[in-house]
This record gives sequence, C-alpha cells and structure tokens, in this order.
Amino acid sequence: MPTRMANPGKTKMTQRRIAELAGVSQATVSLVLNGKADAEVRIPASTRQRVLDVIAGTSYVADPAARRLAGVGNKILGVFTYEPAFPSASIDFYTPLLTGIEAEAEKLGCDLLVFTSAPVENSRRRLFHENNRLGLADGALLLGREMDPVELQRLVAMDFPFVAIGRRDVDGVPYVGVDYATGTALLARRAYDLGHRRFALLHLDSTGESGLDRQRGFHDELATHPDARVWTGPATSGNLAPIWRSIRDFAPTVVFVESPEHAAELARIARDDGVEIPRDLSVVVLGEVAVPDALATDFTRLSPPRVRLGAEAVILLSRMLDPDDEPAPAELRRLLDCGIADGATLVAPVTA
Amino acid sequence: MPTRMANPGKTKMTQRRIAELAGVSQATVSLVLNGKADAEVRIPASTRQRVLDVIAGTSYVADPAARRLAGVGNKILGVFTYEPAFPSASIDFYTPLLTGIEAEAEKLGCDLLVFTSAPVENSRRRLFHENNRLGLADGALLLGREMDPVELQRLVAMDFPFVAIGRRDVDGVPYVGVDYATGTALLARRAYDLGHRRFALLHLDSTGESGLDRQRGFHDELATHPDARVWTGPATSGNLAPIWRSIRDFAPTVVFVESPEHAAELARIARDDGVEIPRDLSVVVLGEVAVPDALATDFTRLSPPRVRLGAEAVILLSRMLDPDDEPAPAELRRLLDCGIADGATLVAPVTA
DNA sequence: CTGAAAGCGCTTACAG
DNA sequence: CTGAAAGCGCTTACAG
Repeated sequence: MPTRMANPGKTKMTQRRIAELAGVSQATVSLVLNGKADAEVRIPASTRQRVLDVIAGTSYVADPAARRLAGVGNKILGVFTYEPAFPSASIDFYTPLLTGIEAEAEKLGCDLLVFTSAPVENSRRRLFHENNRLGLADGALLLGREMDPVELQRLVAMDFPFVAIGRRDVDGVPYVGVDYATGTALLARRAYDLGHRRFALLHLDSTGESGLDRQRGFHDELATHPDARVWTGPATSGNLAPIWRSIRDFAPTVVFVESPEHAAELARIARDDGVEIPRDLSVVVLGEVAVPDALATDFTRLSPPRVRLGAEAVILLSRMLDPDDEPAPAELRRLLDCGIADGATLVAPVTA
Repeated sequence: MPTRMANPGKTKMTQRRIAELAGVSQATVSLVLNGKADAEVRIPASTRQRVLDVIAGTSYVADPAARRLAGVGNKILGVFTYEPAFPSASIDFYTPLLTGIEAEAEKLGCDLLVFTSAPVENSRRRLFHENNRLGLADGALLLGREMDPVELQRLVAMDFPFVAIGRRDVDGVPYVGVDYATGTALLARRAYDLGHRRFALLHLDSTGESGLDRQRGFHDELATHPDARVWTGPATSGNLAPIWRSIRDFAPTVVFVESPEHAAELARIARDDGVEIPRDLSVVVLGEVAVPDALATDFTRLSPPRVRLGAEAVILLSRMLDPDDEPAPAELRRLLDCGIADGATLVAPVTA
C-alpha cells in the first residue's frame, strides 16, 4: 500500500525558495513562470531574467498538485478502460487505440492517467468508486466495448469533460466512433451485387452500440432488396456447432460474422462439414482481426481505423478543454468512415 | 492545449459541504474519512455514521490534488518509457511489461500516470523537463532499453522512489532485471556440450546493461573452455550482408545473435548463401521474439519473463512506498531467472 | 511595476 | 470527544 511521501525529509524546491534566492516575492516567481509577466502584468525584463536564471540553476518544477488545486489545468488526460486493457483477451482491442492516444498525447504535451485502480466487478471496471482519481485529470477518455449508461449520464451531469471511444446512445455524451452501419451496408450491398440472395448474420450476444450499428446497417441495406432472404442469430460463447447447424439449415450463400474469432471457428466447423470457403459459402467479418496471423484466412472484413480513432478522441478532448475552442455539436459526436479489407472470402455464389 | 478546468461553474462536493449537511466540522469529516476516527481520535459512532450517511448520499470523492498537497500518498505510480511505448517499433518490447504492471497495479489499487508529455530528443524521452508531473506520483517505474545515467543519479539524489526495469549500473538505483548473463552462459554451455567449438556473437551496437550482460555471460562461459574459438561483432543497423561475410569467413558452427530481428535477417541471408540452418549452422537468439509468428523460424532463444518483470517492479515499488516495509538491499537490486526456449535451431554440429 | 493576501480542498497536530 | 487553525505550493485578483 503505497502511502509514504516522496522525498521525505529533503527540502523541496518551491517558488518561495526561488523567490528568496532571486530577491523577489513568491508571487512574482509565479507570474514569471506563467508567462503572465509579458501581458497583463508588467515585470521588468531584468527582474524576470533574474528569476529565470535562478530557476535554471535549480531543478525546480511547479508542484502539479498545487497547480491543480489552485485551479489550472494539468494537461493530464484520464484513460479509463471498462475491461482491463492489457490482459491478453482485450489487448488486441486496446493496443491500436492506445497507440493513437499515446502519439497524440505526446504531440499535445499531455500525460495520461490510467485508472487501473477502478474495482473490477463481473469483469468490468466501475468508474465511480471511493477515491477515484478522476478529478486529477483535466478530462478523460473512455474505452470499452460496452459502457455503463448510468455512469455516462453521471459524467454528463457533472459536466466533467470526457470523450467516449465508440458511438454511445446516451444523451450528451461526446464520442468519436466508427460508422459500422455504413461499412456493413456497403459489404452487404457488395455481396448482393455479386449475386448473393441468402444472407446469414451471426452477431455477438451483446447490446453494445457498435453491434447494433452493424445489425442495422445489415438489415437496412437488405431491406432495400426484396429478393434477399435473411437469417439472424446470436453467437453464444463457446461451442458454435449448434448454431452452425441452424445456419446450414437455412443454406445461405454468404454469412456475415461479427467477431473475427467466431468467423475463424465457424470456418473451421464448416470445412469439417465439407463446406469449402469461399466456393460454397462466402464469409464476411464485421470486425478487424487484431494481429494478422500469416496462417489464417484472409477474410473479407471491416477494417475500422482504430489508431486514428484514439488520436481523434484525444484531439476532440483537448479541444473541449481549450477555453478558446468550442467544438460544434456535430464535432462532439462523430463517426469515422470504416475501412474495408477486400480479403478473399467474399466471391460470387456458384448457385447465382 | 487543455487548460480549462473540469466542472466549471457547478458547485463541487467538498468536505466542507458534507460537514454542513452532517452538522459537524470539516475536520471531523476528514477524520471519519481517513479512518482515524477509530484509533487516536475518538469520534462517537453516531457522529461517524451520520457523516458516512451523508457521504453515501452524495457523489463525494476526496480531491486527489488536495490530498497530495496535504502530504498523503495518492496511490499513483508514474510510468516513464524512454522510448515512446506504443508506436510499433517498441510495442512488442513494452506490451508484456505493461501487462504485468497493469495487472499488479490493479491488485494494489493504484493508478498509473504515464508520462507521455516528456519531450522526445533523438527518439528518446527526457524525464526531467519543465512542468514534468513526476511529483504527482508517489513513485515511478522506468522502462527502456537504455536510460540516461545522469537522470538516474538525479532521481537517486532527489530521493524520489523509483524502480528501473532492467539492471542498471548506476549506484543506488533500485531495479528488477533479468539475469541475461546466466541465461546466455547456459546457452553457450549447451552449445559447447553439443560439440560446438567455433562461436560467433553478433551483438547490438549499444552500451545498454542488458547487452553487456549477455556478452559477459557469453565470454565468461567460453573462457572456461580453452578449445572454444570466438568471433564477436556488432550489428550495425540496416544491411547485415557485410557482417555475414565476416561471420562466414570465421566459419563458426554456431552463431549467437542478440536481436531476434537480426537473427531472422541473418538466417535469410545465410540460406540465400546456401547455408542450411541448423544443419550447417546453429543459431541462438538472446532475446525473445515478441509476437510469435507461426511462419517464422522457431529459434533456440532466451525467453525473459517480461510480464513478471513488470509485476515484480510494481511490487518492489509499492514496498518502497510502504512506510511499514523496508526492502533489504538485495531486494532493491534483483535479477529474475531468464527462461530458455529450446526451439529448433541449436543442434550438434556435423563437423563435431 | 511588485508585494501581501485570499483561496483551492485536504490532513493533522493542537486547543478546548 | 470535536472544533478552530495552520499549512501543503500554487494562482490570481487586489492593493499599493
């Protein structure tokens, strides 16, 4: 339990000591340090220089806690992940996001406060808990496949600046997401144009917005084609064999699969069942395989711009924090175009 | 430039307001909150309960900046990476470390402050810069292949609690590292026992401790075998063709390569040159391939316990921060055993 | 042009 | 047993 203070005993460098050394008041040191010395307040260049010289001779850095308490921003962005970020299960999902976030934070000169202390319940983290350190950050980025709407509402009500990564249905939540609906619709349209008429959709058994968007894109597109036949089912975790039998009974020429892992598993089962992919059955994946495995199937799939997603979220948050900026409502809720990886598993059906 | 405060306008929950609502003094609220209400200071259970009830009804959280300023620990661990962490080049190196760090921080209830704001010079970050937020963390973890000795000395002199990941030569620097010397010696001994007598070592052109440890382990082991012949050379970045010619002229039966990337490249060049691996030439890698690629060669190699390394560093740091704990000198500078992956590229030489 | 002072929200001796 | 007060290091009106 880390509770001991840093630097016990040693005399810490403070503005007061700088002031003594420079023969000025502590307030003057603060003014010089904050650049106010130029504008509103006139401080003679000589005084200013003397202070700067003294500081240069020491290892002084303004105490960030004191700055924060005194009411200025810290250039610290909170990062909250609803699922623990690094453990293997989620690592592929978070890594590209964090890559974008880190790169952009670096450009902006911000530090990142990762809220690892949030207690985990049902394998999800809770943002609000006693002693949460939200208040130390100027604002926060929220990542996760699903987020607790109540917590989102509370953040909005608090007027705490934050940006969710991924579209969120909760009112007033700023986000940067991916336009999965359009991406999925484009792929459905591409399949239709290739001659497919019997479509299956194997989606995740989750109520997350991104899954709903994919389903909506899928259905909306196919609704415009009266001759398209559609089967839909959720993939319960674990064994996909039963669901494969249902799909086979429907006899689609193409199956859309939300999860790359499920797609790989389904393809394996299908092959064992004598179904050759893509000759007998096209497969379209609605998510990006995280680490492209050289041995694996090169699925036709959505390819969301995840690194950029992280970067854009940081940019939006920093704009929200900038007193001189005021992002327009449309900028506060924004979807990035979803890329498509052509892959090799969507071809014209032989039965066309 | 994020500088606007969170929560502008809205009235923030404070101990003072809690105190008003509960009809007690602000100090009492603090005492109740910090559990001091039980020990030194006696506060009637009824008062205590009243305060807790009020707090439960609000969304109060103690302002971490104020706590910090008042002199208590924050359970915030700083994380400083000398090379930017997520960008692809370093991601494989840092990811397992961060996995261990995150998992352990979560267990301890600590947040992680990642110093992304450190300015980059010559593709390395500088820890000390104006407005560094080191002081906000109770202590820090330092990661990187090489670290600036001057900065390390300064941290030691400041008495700032920190733990370096990887052995460091600088006096007084606490670290958790990997025993590369012993690991390398074991592999050299294994090669010798298989009959190898002509050894080449292709090391990185760097002065980092971990590289030096490997070289030392290599040379120390082989020095015990008077009939072993040794060639050593640094791999300059880029084209390995020239160095391959030097190695070929020496005609080793086994080549030790520090970097996995160099090993892959060298193996390719060797094969193009008609040298079959491992039949004609055994190859031993002294680092772990980050993402095991199913297609790549399964090199015989060192397999440092990187996830554990991260976790152990957090544990050590938290012990240093614990006022009731006092890690022994040996615990402050510790090497973990380095694993060995048998792989398939170290075999007995045909010429033996 | 510069200094003295208030205040940020907390913790912790110190008085009652 | 509890309240009033000092102090942590800063920023920023406000007086000189």
